[in-house]
Amino acid sequence: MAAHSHSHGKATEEIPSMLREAGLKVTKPRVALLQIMMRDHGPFTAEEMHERLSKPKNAAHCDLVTIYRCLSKFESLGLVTRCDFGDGTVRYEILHKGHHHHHIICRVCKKVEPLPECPVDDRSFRFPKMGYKEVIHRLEFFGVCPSCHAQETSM
Amino acid sequence: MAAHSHSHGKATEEIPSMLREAGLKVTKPRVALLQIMMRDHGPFTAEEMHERLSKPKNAAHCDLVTIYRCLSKFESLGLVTRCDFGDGTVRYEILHKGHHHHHIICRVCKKVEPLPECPVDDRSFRFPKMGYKEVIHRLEFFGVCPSCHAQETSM
DNA sequence: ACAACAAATGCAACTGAATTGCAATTGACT
DNA sequence: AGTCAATTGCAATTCAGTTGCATTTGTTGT
Repeated sequence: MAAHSHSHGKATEEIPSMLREAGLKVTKPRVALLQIMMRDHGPFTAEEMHERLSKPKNAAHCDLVTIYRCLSKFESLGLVTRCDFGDGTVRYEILHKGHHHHHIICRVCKKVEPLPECPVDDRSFRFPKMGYKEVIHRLEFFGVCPSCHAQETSM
Repeated sequence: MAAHSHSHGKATEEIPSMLREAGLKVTKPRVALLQIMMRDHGPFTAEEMHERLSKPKNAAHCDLVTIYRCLSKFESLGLVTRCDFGDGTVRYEILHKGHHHHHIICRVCKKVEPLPECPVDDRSFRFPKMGYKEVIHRLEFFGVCPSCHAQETSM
């Protein structure tokens, strides 16, 4: 019991204070959403998180609308980041400050993996010359992951 | 008249043969769509192209559904490429074979400019190590363009 | 602990881009 | 010209996401 409450102890303190620092009320849905994203990485769609919170036992169940509203608030406050893989639905991921990264998505099984480094430098790449300011970028890779590739060639 | 028909001569031959080579019937909407994208670059949304084709004089007016269908067919045949800037609507652009490029979008006025070079190499960037095959990428930049930036600072 | 008030939530209705079913039309071959 | 598959138009539908509004809940001051 002590070990169990300890393993959650950090999280149960960390998430509420994250919310308070951001100037948000500490509510069950918000804590639950941040917990999902912090524990299981993601990125996740609003639907996916809603499904998780709708599983039988889950006391943090809430309306899908609430999830949309929480996530867009989180995003505007810099707690999470929006990932758009061009499949018609947006995903969200915890934003660790200063840690900018991209993803590779398997075209076959849709698995998403983070990439350890970013190959693009917003400062140097032509933009001073073109006169653009405050440049950021979005970058995603799409490919066929090792296990899907193995299956394809064996057929 | 000779000069005029010359300036269009190439296009009126080029587009139908493009379609025939792709195995598509040559229809008014298809020719008109390719014409828009070839002449005015874009990228354009289906709505934007529909508006253009709906202007009074235009004989090539067609239903918006037709535009969606044409564009997705064009895309699957490699005639055009889909651009997703994450604003909830997809844009299309003529795909000049082997010419891969990206865009920078002004956050303020939404202007889209092509970038002359691509800073990402799908072959070298980590993927051999990770075991992914057939890797491609999508990359967009967002910033504040020179003229919007000038207006912001003067206020 | 309690009152008060803004913030957050749930539900229902709505929006906007894109898709689908189906009947009518049209382009490409003979 | 005649045939047939491909294409188009129209209406209805889907799906992600948003909005309005009444109700509930968390926080703050007493």
